[in-house]
Amino acid sequence: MLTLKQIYDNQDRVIAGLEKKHFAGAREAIAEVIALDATRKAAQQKKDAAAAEMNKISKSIGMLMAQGKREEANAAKAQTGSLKEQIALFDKEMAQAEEAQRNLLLTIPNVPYDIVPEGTGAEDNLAVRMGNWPNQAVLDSLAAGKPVALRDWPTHADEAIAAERIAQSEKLPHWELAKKYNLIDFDLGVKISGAGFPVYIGQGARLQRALINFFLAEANKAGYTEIMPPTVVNQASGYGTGQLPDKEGQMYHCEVDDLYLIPTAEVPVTNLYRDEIIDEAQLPIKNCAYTECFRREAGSYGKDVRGLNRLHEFSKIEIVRIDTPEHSDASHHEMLDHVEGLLKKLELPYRVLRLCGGDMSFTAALCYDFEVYSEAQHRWLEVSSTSNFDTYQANRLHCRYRRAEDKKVTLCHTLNGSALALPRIVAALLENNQTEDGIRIPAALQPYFGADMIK
RNA sequence: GGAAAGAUGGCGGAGUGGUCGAUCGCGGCGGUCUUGAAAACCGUUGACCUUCACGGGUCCGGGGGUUCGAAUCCCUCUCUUUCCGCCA
Repeated sequence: MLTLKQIYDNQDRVIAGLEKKHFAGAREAIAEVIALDATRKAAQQKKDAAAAEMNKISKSIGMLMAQGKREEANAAKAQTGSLKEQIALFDKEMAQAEEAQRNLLLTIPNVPYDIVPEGTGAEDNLAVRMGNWPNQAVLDSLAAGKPVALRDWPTHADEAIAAERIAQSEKLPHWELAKKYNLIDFDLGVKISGAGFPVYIGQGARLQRALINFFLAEANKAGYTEIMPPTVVNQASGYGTGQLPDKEGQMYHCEVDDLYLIPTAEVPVTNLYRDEIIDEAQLPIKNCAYTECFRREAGSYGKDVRGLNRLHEFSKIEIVRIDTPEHSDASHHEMLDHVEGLLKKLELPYRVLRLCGGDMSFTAALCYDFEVYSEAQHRWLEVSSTSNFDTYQANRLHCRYRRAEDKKVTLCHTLNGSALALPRIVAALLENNQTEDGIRIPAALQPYFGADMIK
């Protein structure tokens, strides 16, 4: 959530930012936050004054008792009744204003950075980089330093490239390839769990393990500490990273013990630092974790959920950083380079999008999505979302650091990104690398997979 | 699942109704000494809210209660540890 300081220091910018995110009623909401703060302060000042008076009297009673002046002590006691009532009254006023303010702040999204493009949806996202894909019009524009809005993306060029690379007649979507090579059994998953829980078999299972090991090894090389957290978390952790209360219905909930299955490793790995004050010398903290991720995906349907496109359980390697405000942007770029490096090594066609205000998540200040092109589905699939949350998440988490310079306690910045989520990577690998002889495994992955082809 | 004990500042650990936000040790920071470091010695060292400031208020796992006054007493919840049971 936003800090009051952010709001007071830069009211107009905050409102403009919220409007960029298409948050309705931004101006009114901010005015309300400030009004509630004034109410709270007034109540607190009255309460504090009454409490100070009460403390004084109580202390004097203590001293009178010690001196054996019982009657004077009793006289002092008589004064306390109305003070007590006042304190209770002001305290209630204060607590109410505070709670109302907090509830309101929880509904206000993060303020996007200046470089976030204007826009309402996917069409307005800006492609800022791409690779392994000879879509010349886009490449030329990017080379000239001009990002391409998705609404201007030359889709026909993508299809032409895909058609050229694999003869149309042979091109199979990954769900058919999975069957052809006996890699994944979706029906068995339905039998033992339900739709969206695939069973990986043989070479399919080995490919999963190879990717997990590859992604973890690359993260380790880049200086991330490997964490293996619990995949089930308590309510406080859900609130800490913002999945609760907003996305209550999207998480699997074990009601008997009131625990939640994690939708991403971001939740446990970031909550490691909940209620902590970190020494600046420790920053940036760079952690990575492989976990299974669980998402109910209520309301999804159609081609979006076909095959591996959208699952209830999937594997993901997440990178998480805790950093200073001064360095968080540099950290973000390092993360983006890392993710891009993975896609280069996997030889997958990719593009990097800077999300527009309307398409960003509630909590992000700046977010880049990575998409890979699926040559059989003729569409781009999101495989990573790499965001800087500024202080928004840290404020909720109470994650702070002690500045080396002046020992002041200040909110950290938090960042995270997928590096990477497996299912759509697998989908693209299978579809894009299909040949007459089998499915080609990219060179970087071969040591982990132990073969150069799936046959 | 049964029984018992416990939860205090970065850590360890005192404190059972009245100047206790909390003795002390470790750690951290500053200094003396030293060419430098270590050791020793001296000093200092929580967070949050509020105030231009002085100051004031809150916090001893969470919530509630008793009392003029609660870290300390009562209720309740959560968690941890130990023993028994079960068990990969």
